Amino acid sequence: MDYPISSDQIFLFKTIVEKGSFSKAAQQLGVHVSTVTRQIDRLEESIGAKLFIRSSHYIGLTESGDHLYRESKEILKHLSSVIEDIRQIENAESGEIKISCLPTFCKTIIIPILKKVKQNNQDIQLSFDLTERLVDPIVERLDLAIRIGDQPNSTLYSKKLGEQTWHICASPDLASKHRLTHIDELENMPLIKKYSKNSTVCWNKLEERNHIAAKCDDFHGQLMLAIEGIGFCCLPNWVVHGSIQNGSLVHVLHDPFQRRDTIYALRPFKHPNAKSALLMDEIERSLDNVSTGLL
Amino acid sequence: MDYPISSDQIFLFKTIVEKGSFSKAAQQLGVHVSTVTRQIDRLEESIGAKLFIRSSHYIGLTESGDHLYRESKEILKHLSSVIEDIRQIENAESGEIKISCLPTFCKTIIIPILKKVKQNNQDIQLSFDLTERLVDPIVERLDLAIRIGDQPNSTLYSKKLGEQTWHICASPDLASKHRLTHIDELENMPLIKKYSKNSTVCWNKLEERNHIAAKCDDFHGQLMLAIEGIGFCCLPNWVVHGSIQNGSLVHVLHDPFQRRDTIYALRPFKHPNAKSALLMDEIERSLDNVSTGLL
DNA sequence: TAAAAATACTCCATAGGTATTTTAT
DNA sequence: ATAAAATACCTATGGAGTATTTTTA
Repeated sequence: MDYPISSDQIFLFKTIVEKGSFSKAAQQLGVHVSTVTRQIDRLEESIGAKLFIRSSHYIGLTESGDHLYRESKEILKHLSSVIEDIRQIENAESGEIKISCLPTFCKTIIIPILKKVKQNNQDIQLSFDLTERLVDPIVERLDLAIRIGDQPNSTLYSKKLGEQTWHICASPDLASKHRLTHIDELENMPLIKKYSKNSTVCWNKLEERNHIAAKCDDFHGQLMLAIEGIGFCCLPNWVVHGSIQNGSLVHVLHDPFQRRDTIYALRPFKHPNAKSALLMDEIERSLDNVSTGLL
Repeated sequence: MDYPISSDQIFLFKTIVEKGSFSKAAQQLGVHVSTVTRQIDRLEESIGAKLFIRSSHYIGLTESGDHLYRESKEILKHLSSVIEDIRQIENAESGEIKISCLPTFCKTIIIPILKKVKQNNQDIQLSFDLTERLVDPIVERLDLAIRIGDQPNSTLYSKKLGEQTWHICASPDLASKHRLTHIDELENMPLIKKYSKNSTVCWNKLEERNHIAAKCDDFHGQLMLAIEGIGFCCLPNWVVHGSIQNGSLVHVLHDPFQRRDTIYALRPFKHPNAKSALLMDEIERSLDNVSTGLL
């Protein structure tokens, strides 16, 4: 596996031409003169043409050498610009970030962040994959996948962004009408349930001995039902936080099961690129806000 | 001495992208899969960015990888076009040939050849260095230097193109007036001599006991004097040949000293490029004509 | 389980280092 | 005599080869 012309040799060649001597080029590049001679010999052999007319005191380019010199400048410029481009791409806090997360997480956490990030950097774009299924960031070529709860071992790298806790909430009207102080008092209260068979999320089977006011298979839908005063909801901290802040919902009781799940960002590489790192930082900060707001 | 990005690796990288798998690329290039993995690892490390998102069943390009792929096509195309260009230059029976020779040799041998060569190839150009001094083909970056007589050892490569012999000639008038058959009969004949102190060329001191009709420091000048009937000349075969052919000069006697000098073409490289080889062949053929015409 | 990629380990080619020779001014 | 380049020789690095392990479909 060797390409007939190596960039090392071209670089060496160019240096010789510009320094005007083998020994000066050797000095410049910190190699021995013998290395220079041999590399040029090999280059000449692999190209199949003499590049230098040389004696121990004169060095000149042949017609072929002259051509190679002119082109080598272009080639080396192209090569280093590619490296430079890639450095830019890796360090850019801009460009597209492909991310997978729950639809509600996107709407309640990431989109508000995006708005904030955009203020500092107009060039950042987010592409969302909002399917509920656990997509593979490698296959889908995603930068980040947000996951909640312990993750199966995989080759992905994960970073903890925050913790998910559960909270029983209601609209201000409903809450002030009943003024619950203990979990048992929830009996006969209207509850909003996640719509799926045998689902343990939200009420964790607690709802079985209660009145179900509404079912919805979407966290955001449940949130809206609760805000409308339809019933009590039991939803994650990051779902209810905003509504509690703006007063459309009040916190009634803490989670009777004390559930805590870690919220992870999974990424395909050990070293996230700059824009992914930026976004992860912002999500983390936002979730931290959520947690402290609901202590 | 290593340039941060090697053309081998770029080529391998491009092959992987186009084949869509490490193992297929390995097969295509006739290398082991382990080599592929390691080279890509090194490439990624030296560039400082992941290029592939890979698991054992999926391979995808990162943003950086995608950029490198697009550029690598250009770079490799550029590299191979440079090699192709150089092949062309080396094999071209066209372009410039820089040559050093005696002014008279240029005028009488090479220019007529050039006319002939030009008929087949319009693109060939000759640049002449007609100084009498023995220039160094290396320093002057010449393709060929024509030299007559044994050459001092040097790093140059030489090819015998023909032999120089000497011939006593005169204009048809003068020759028919005297009808010489032996060298001794030249006494008291008008001779044309080379104009330089103690010069042994031409008459080789034979002229010292003769009448000097004219002196000229240039072979071509001597030739013209002889054609004008001023006197007898003793000039090299390649100088007089053309004039004998067209009847403006007649051959009188062979060289009394039987001098024979080899005519060489010196070149800086063992392998002459195509156009130099072409020219050497033509000169050789021309000198062969000269010799057989004067047997 | 099968196929792809990564890894561990050995061995050898070869690149570079050192010293010497050649070449030319 | 000096300075540059080429060469010869040696050593050690780092490359490929082989075998094994890991990963995922």
